[in-house]
Amino acid sequence: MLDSDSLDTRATLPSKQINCWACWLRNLCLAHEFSGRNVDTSKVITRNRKFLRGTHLFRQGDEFHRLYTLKSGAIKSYISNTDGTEQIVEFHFPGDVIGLDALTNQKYHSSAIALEKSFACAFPYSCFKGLCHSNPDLHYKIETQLSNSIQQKHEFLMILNTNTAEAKVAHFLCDISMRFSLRGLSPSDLHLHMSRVEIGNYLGLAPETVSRILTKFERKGLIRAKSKNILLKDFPALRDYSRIR
Amino acid sequence: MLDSDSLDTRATLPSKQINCWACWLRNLCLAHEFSGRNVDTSKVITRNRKFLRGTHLFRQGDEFHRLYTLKSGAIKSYISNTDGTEQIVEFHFPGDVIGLDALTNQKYHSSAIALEKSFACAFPYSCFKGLCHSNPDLHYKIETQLSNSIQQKHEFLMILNTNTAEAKVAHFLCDISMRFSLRGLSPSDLHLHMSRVEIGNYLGLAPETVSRILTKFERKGLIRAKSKNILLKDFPALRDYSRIR
DNA sequence: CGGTATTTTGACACGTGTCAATAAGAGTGG
DNA sequence: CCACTCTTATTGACACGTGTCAAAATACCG
Repeated sequence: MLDSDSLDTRATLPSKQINCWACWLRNLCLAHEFSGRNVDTSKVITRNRKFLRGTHLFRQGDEFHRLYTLKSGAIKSYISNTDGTEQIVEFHFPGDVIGLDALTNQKYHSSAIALEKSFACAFPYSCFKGLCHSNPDLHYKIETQLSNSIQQKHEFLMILNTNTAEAKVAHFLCDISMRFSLRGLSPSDLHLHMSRVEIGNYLGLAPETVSRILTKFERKGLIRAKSKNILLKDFPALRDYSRIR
Repeated sequence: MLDSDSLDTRATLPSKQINCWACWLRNLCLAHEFSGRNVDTSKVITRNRKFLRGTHLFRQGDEFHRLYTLKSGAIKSYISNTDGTEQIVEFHFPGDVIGLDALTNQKYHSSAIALEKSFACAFPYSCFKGLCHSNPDLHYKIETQLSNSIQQKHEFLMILNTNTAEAKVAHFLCDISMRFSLRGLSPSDLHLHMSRVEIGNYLGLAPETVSRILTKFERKGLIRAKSKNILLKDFPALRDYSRIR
């Protein structure tokens, strides 16, 4: 993984002992809310726990205790059927809060697994709940995130239901690009952490179709794809392919 | 609408002046939370506002003030593109809270329109917020609903991505059936309030495909379909077609 | 009852899935 | 560092499901 190294340097925190105030993700992070509120954060937050590629943060059905904020790396969330069918429901990048779909029950509703070496801060939901009691505004942070997540899923539904495979892939690339951009990573030089199979699963396409479309985009000069590294050469054109304005 | 009348009788409240305590939906309803909390509910809740078929509760982009609890009838929520493409994101039945995807911003994220004559109770989100301040547990009701909604969308995503048109339609019927059942309506004698076009839009299918599949199911003896009234004759078989267990 | 909208049915085309073969890449051990 | 193996990605050929277009039938509604 040559190119992922350079990304890692930017996405990984300089030190594991860094506190929330110095964390570059503090604006996105819920864990950060513990700081400066008379809470011994060291007892509440497990900072920068390491997850190697292929290890689970949690599994669907596990007891729900903790929420996670991803600090570096990439995570995929997926749900499984009783017959073993899996559906990827989200790719997470640094700053994302993971586990919010479990608030309903005592159990996690989805599984979360690291797509590459990742670091995440974990904090018990119960502690956060307690914190909310004395700081009611904190609830809105969660409610906003949840509501926002629903909005995104609505838009994703539109893309899946109304667009061709080409548009789906184009949208996927644009979406990743924008999310990377928001995190201070290059919006055009993408290191995709997921396989073609996973992209296909997420978009409801056969992996062969994903592959074919990527080569088609490359032939048209829209991208330059060498395995998981994808260079967006013509973002506007891609944006045109994905029909959301 | 012959058959819808019988449904209406069951789904409509006996009187518009009924208070929350007597409302048959009080267990599902968020508005009900105002009762017995030193709030003059009559000032906060607009009870049983009537929406004729084709009228909007609110439109995407409108100022977000109110949440709605549907008392009777049926509502569809949809989002629109700038190019006019619409995507139905939810069908609502009595007991559903409508508008929760707008918590993020000052504006509604989706539009809600009545599929038939419907009654809904409306209450300002700001009042609910205020109520939450003195009753922090109330937040969990909202958070639970939001989290639950995300779970449902995840499962829906799986159905759309992994299943054939037949399975999608079968799932749709089973889903409606179960939701009706939870509301005390017949789980086998469905009055669908939405058109084939709308079902197709929701499921990502052409209306012709929906129609063809319904007649196919009818030929196989699984259902009996006369326009919007659908009788489920073999629920287990339908459940088998939709591949979620 | 007539006029309009919706639904159904048919014929056909095309996009995407499936299957299979090849190529490229990643991981491992000597 | 190279050879070997296993996984993942690409490419091609083909089939099939579903969309599209058009026409007929039915339902809806004043």
